[in-house]
Amino acid sequence: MARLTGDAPAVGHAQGRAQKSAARREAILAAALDEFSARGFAAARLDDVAERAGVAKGTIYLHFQDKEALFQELVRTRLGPLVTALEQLGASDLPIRTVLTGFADMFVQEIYATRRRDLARLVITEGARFPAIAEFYYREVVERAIAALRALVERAIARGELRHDALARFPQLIAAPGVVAILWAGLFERFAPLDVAAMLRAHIDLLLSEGRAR
Amino acid sequence: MARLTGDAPAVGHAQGRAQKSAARREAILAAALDEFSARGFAAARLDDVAERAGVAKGTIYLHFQDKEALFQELVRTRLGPLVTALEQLGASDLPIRTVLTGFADMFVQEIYATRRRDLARLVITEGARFPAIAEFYYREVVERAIAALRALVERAIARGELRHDALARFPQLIAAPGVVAILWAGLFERFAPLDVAAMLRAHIDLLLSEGRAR
Amino acid sequence: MARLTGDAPAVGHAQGRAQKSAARREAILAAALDEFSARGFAAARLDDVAERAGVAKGTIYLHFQDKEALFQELVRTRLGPLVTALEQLGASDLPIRTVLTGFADMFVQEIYATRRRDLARLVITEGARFPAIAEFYYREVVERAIAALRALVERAIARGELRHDALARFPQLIAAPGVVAILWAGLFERFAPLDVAAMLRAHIDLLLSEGRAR
Amino acid sequence: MARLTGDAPAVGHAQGRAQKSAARREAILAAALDEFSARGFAAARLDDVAERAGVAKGTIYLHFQDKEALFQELVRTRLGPLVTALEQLGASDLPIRTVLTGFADMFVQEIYATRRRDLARLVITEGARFPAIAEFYYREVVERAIAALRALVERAIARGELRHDALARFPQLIAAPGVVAILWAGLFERFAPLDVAAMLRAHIDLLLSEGRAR
DNA sequence: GATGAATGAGGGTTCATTCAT
DNA sequence: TATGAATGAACCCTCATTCAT
Repeated sequence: MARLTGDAPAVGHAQGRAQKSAARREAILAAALDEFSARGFAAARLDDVAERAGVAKGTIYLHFQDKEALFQELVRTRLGPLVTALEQLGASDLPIRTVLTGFADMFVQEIYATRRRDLARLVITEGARFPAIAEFYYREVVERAIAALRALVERAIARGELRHDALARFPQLIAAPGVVAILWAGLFERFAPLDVAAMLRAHIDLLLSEGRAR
Repeated sequence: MARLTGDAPAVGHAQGRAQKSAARREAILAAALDEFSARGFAAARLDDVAERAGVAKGTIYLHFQDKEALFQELVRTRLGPLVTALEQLGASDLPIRTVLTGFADMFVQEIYATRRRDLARLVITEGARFPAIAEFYYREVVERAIAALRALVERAIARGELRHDALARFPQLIAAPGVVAILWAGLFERFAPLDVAAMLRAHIDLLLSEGRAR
Repeated sequence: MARLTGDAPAVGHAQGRAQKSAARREAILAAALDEFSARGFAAARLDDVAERAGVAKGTIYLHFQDKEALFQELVRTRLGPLVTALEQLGASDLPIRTVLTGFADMFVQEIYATRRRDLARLVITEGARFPAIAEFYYREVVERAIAALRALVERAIARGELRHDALARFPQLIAAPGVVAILWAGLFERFAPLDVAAMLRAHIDLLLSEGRAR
Repeated sequence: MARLTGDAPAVGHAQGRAQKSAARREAILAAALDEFSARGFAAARLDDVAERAGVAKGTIYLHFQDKEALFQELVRTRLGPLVTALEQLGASDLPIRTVLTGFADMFVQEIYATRRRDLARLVITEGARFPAIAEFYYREVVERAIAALRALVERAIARGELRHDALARFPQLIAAPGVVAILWAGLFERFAPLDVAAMLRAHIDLLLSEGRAR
């Protein structure tokens, strides 16, 4: 069964069966993300997913083996593509400040401002209970992201843009504010909104400038 | 497995009713932390909590109104005390590097190496579904921690220990690696262990030294 | 596994529509027998029947009204023909021992060693839940078989081949070991294989010879 | 948990918890036999079992692991005890006609006229799908019954009560009419009632007297 | 006719909560 | 106060049947 048709399905009553099927599959994934985000994986009800997607309950099982497979597929199809973009950006020869600023912009626009933010939070909050998801996410996202960041940092050090190797040893320190931003949105936004773009800029400044007075 | 009974009442045949009751309450809380950590709030079963605590299922309801109240009480009694220590440390007049290093040590020893790490992860992973818990945590932990960190940073700026105000505007940047450490342990430890103490030291170095070459 | 297609239409590209349709119908019946035998009527899935028959699920409904009608048709088309042969054998004037031995041979070769054994077991095991099937089976098989056996026994008594009328009053006693053989195969074969042909010969000996010493 | 209390539970409002629990367990077993007999194992609904037993659906799961375990327990507790009686009868030194007549009476009174008839039919009709049940039934009932019958027949031969060894080689031939009687009741009773006691007497006559004229 | 995606009622099982003992 | 058997609502998943293509 072709899942990613590539060609955008024709819109309207002229859709073929394959297009309709793919559209339903997408609707189910979108609805599942909504429900999983709102209630958590365990508490989300497939009844609600089906209703939100506008399909019957049984239809979900035509596209996904079970509830867990639905979650996995969500992660796989939504988060996989991201890393490629990140790797390309990281492979460039631009100054590190430019690259990090690009990362921050991409994070804000492609993750933080989109449904991917909820999905990322889901991975963070549910991943421990789903070894397959944690592993996929580690192999496909985290590991590659860390490698790309490390290479970037090492190039910057070689060029003299950075003085010490803390970021090369722990590239997690570069990404940590992104993680915090995602969690903050879900937990504390209503108490204290966070200007994420500004925080990331401040973070880049910190990483790249002298933090201590003479 | 050693149960974290906190200040558990002395065990023995000489306990009064009140002591016994308090001990049971503590046992239930400890068992609940185990089960919630292992399976998540929704999937944890009170049957298992009761068995682990060595009490009957009904006994849980003598001490806590329902499953959610049990979770709230866990957060309230276990995380509240921490912040006081943090505030005291933050209020000192020591050099900021000394204070941050103290924070890091305290984090590693009092949180990361203890059951509180699991509890903190629970708050992070389940908080969005429990507004009361998110609010308690924000008011009692996050807000106070942020205020303490901000005061600390501002004193450091005033003293000339820090050059710019990024950390004063976003004290989250100081704590972000701690959050990442807690999550990493649950998600990716088996793929790539993380030397948390080293990462926190590296982070402090970054925050406090010149990051960029001349 | 050889599908019992009975008088299946010739296979080949020259088949007309009618032949193809009849072939599909036969394939469905054969597949249904496989699945019903293996899992029982209630637990058998039409999905599996369709797959085994090499047709789409919907096609089953072009040939049979519903799952139950499929079962009925199976019994009707597969077991009906048998009795005619049995009646002919029973109507002969040969000595009763010859006729009973003929029955036994026919049972072993035409039922016990074929798919009809499974079908007979299905009737026995599922018949109680399908009044229409029980009735068809009674009218078309059991009643006629009993009548034929009774006539046979009465002729034998009239000729002096048999002394008392037990078998005339209860022809079931003649057939009982056949029933046991069919059930034994499904239930206990793996614990204790049964030599059915030998058992039937022994049974005929018992029925026709002196059982008690003087 | 003690299941077979031995002591008959006190009747009335003074029953203890254990008695009440045992009574519920029995009620569930009785209700399950009703429903399984009426609809077959697969089609029987635990909802109906619970309602018939006067308990909530969940209560079934306090006493039995799942639907299949309920069926197994039914067979185990209801059919196990029977064989002991049969073995004792078979071990006697009475004339074989007396013993077989005793078997027939016991069969009619203790099985055919009771709920055990339905249970026996269930084993016959569902056993093939439940290997554990078929095995239990073979080991605990069939194997022992066959051994007892064979010993009985061999004693009769040694004493000169029987002339040939057909029944020693295939003791199934002794029991076959009982199997047929059980099945007939479920399948054809409404078309042609069967006088089972008379049939069994006729069968014994056949086995023990001369079947063929001089 | 043939297909197979879609439907949705139905049922086994779980588990938070209650309450008689 | 403590127990744990009982409850019953809730939910995942299956599968006979339908129908647009």
